[in-house]
Amino acid sequence: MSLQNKELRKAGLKVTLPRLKILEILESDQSAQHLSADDVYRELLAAGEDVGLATVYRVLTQFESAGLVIRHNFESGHSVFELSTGEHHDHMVCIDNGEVIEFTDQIIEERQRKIAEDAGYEIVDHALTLYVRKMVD
Amino acid sequence: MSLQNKELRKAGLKVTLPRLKILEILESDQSAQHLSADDVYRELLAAGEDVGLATVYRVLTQFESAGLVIRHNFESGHSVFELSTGEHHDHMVCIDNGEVIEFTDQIIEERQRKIAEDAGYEIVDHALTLYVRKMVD
DNA sequence: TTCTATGCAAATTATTTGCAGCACT
DNA sequence: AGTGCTGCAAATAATTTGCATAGAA
Repeated sequence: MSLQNKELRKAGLKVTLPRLKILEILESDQSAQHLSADDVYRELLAAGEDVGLATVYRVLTQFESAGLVIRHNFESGHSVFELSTGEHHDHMVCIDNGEVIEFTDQIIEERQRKIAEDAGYEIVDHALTLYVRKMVD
Repeated sequence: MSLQNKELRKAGLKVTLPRLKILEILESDQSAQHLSADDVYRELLAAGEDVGLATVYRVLTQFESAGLVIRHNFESGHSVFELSTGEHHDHMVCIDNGEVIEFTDQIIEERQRKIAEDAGYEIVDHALTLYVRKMVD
């Protein structure tokens, strides 16, 4: 039984071809690791698979509920998905080429907690995205 | 000549009723100060003004280009707008009641700059949003 | 009169849902 | 037979655009 197979079962999802394929695509995307539903859909078509875009959305949403993937809403008007590694991280998005770099910083994390606490709140989630450009000089 | 009047002219926009009204609505919203296009539209209707939703979007977009307002994309599926104060700040959004609290933290700002710099990038913009809940215990 | 601004409807884009058929138990 | 899963088309939701008209300079 493959690894993907286990992940799906663990998430309480029946192992089906669309789900396996979509999981594979998410896992194989080493570079940008942040794909839109349409990106995934096009990769499926390119691989000769016959799945509908609606199924891609359904599967990605199920994966999100299952905690397998994380959905981000960068300021681009559409969602992007990445495989959840379990470890939290923030993002740096290059506005020139769309490249996404992940990072975490303990000092920032700690400050956030303190700011919320001082205001009488506890943090449920947070999103920090830096929109950056390669330095020239 | 009113204050709004000046702001519009300074932005190179002709002073028209929809623009004035929309600016007023943004300014008068002391509490939440983060309105969606539809919120603004409904306030206009409630005030008896006859403007189309399309105009609201056009005006808000123009205001954004002019630097008068800032558009945010919290994870809600639609944009919200706030009057630009000139000073940068981040947001804490209460997931229970939607309340928005603004804050800034120099330590976080500085860390961000350093993280980007270390990676060879300069920050063009950034967005930090904490999704929080009121503490109980 | 010339150029900008606006309302309304139609078009787009991203995403979701209804439904009939197929697959697996 | 029953329940879950899928494709396709239709439905939504947010936002944008085309166009003919109304207004201001």
